[in-house]
Amino acid sequence: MTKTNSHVSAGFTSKPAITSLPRNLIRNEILVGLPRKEFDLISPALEAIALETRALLNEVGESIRYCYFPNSGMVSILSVMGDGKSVEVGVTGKEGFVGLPVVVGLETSATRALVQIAGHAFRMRAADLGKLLPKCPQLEKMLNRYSQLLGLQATQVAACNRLHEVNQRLARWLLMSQDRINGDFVPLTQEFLAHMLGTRRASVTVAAGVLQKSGLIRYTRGAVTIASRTKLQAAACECYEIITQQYLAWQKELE
Amino acid sequence: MTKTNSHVSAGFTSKPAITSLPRNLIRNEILVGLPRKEFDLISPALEAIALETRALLNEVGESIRYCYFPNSGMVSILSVMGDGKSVEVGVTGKEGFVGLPVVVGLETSATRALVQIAGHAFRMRAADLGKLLPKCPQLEKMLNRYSQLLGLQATQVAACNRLHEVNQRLARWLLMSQDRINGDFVPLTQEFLAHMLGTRRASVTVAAGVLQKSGLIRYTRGAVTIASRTKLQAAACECYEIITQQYLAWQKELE
DNA sequence: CTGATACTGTACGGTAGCGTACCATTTTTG
DNA sequence: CAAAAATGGTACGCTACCGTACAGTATCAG
Repeated sequence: MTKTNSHVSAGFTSKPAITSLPRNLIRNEILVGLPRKEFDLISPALEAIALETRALLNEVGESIRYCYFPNSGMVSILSVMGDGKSVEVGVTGKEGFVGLPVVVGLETSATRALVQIAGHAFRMRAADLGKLLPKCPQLEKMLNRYSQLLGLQATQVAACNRLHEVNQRLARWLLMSQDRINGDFVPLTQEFLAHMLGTRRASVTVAAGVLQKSGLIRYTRGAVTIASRTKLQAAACECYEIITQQYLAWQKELE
Repeated sequence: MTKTNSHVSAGFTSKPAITSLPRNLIRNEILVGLPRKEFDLISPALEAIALETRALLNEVGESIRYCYFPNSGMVSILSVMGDGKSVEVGVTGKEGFVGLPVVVGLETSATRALVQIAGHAFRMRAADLGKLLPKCPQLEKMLNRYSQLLGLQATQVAACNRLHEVNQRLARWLLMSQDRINGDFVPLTQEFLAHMLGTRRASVTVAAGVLQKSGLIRYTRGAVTIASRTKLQAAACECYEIITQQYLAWQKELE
């Protein structure tokens, strides 16, 4: 497993790689679902890029320069308060897209988008997307539909945050991560998990300890390994199931 | 002030009234913002209707028969758990629309939409909207944009539910209600407030007591009166401000 | 190798809110 | 009018979680 350098720097230090896009390397489900015509229209504007751990793709109140179609990895969408406290309200990966406001003609991000698990993506200048969308009705439709899916995720998380306790939410979170990575190795510190769950680091330590003692997970410094997915599902709240079902329905809709 | 019969029945007992639509009576901001062409296209499919307190406009998992453009009143969007517990994740009124999944071609509602404060709306068969949307690009655009606005609201509420306490959330909720009604009279029982805030009725009683003692609100059986809006704003969390700003930005976008 | 840094374990008092229950009062129903 | 239902006030023990602090261990940089 590759080690991820934890750049504390929030800036985006990319090594843009390929510029020609062999279509069979694309995993992003929105791009994959596009009709050839539209794909050919947008592909010149796409740029392959590495999503490095903790890279900040969008920041609250800042204008959106790039939109992202993740190919792998996981991106957290966070709501941020004035005192700096943040809570994850949704995650996205190869099923989705980062930069939704651009789709409806807005420039500014109201949320923070943060790479939690490294991967790859195709990015596009926001301005380019704005120009291309009128010519790509299918893309626009898929993005709007995805927007609703992510909204539903936020909806479920809102209720979950109110009604369920840390252990359950941690279990849910780990399951959602595993769905977006290969294998069972989630490279994240408890500190960052705490930020995602909107709780103290100490609470995560305890919750993780409980899950470990019951044999659902194992963990070392900076990484959790999922030992038993089925048991973990039993420990999670129903929200995992609900969000997953919504995601599956969406996938089905992509024909 | 008119008394609202509290129909326990969830069914929709409408007395559909006008069918011709004098445009100057329309308050719904999406309808108002439509170009004449599109308005003329959709208006034959619209039907004026009363939104009665506690009418259930959409239910989780059920197919959406009608979409609503509220003209007045307030509709809560709720996330519902398996055990019946529910939490409000957003509210809408004359600024919005109920039935968003239809806009992206989905039939089923993933949330519950419940009239909290009586009012009026224009409704349209979901099937009709599906047929009309391709001919009404501006309408589609506005609905998609509104979808994102509501998503952002859910996002903020998700964080709020995690980070802020009942008193603050109650204050926020009352402010958001007042923005959607005329006057300062919010006709709701503590029991229902508790359902909205995802908490116990007893917690609401205490919180409301605190707000009343400080002179921010007054209340009697089944109704809260806002005594000092400014003080109430001070008592609410920043989430009210944030959601309001997002809403104002959206309004501005409507040109 | 060494010191510095990052990460985890744990503990302590404090508290907001839970589940529940019971009573008082107002409103509705028959 | 009497009975039933809805609504609000309050209290009790209980628990999950908070804020904070400190110490132990793994990892990294020089």
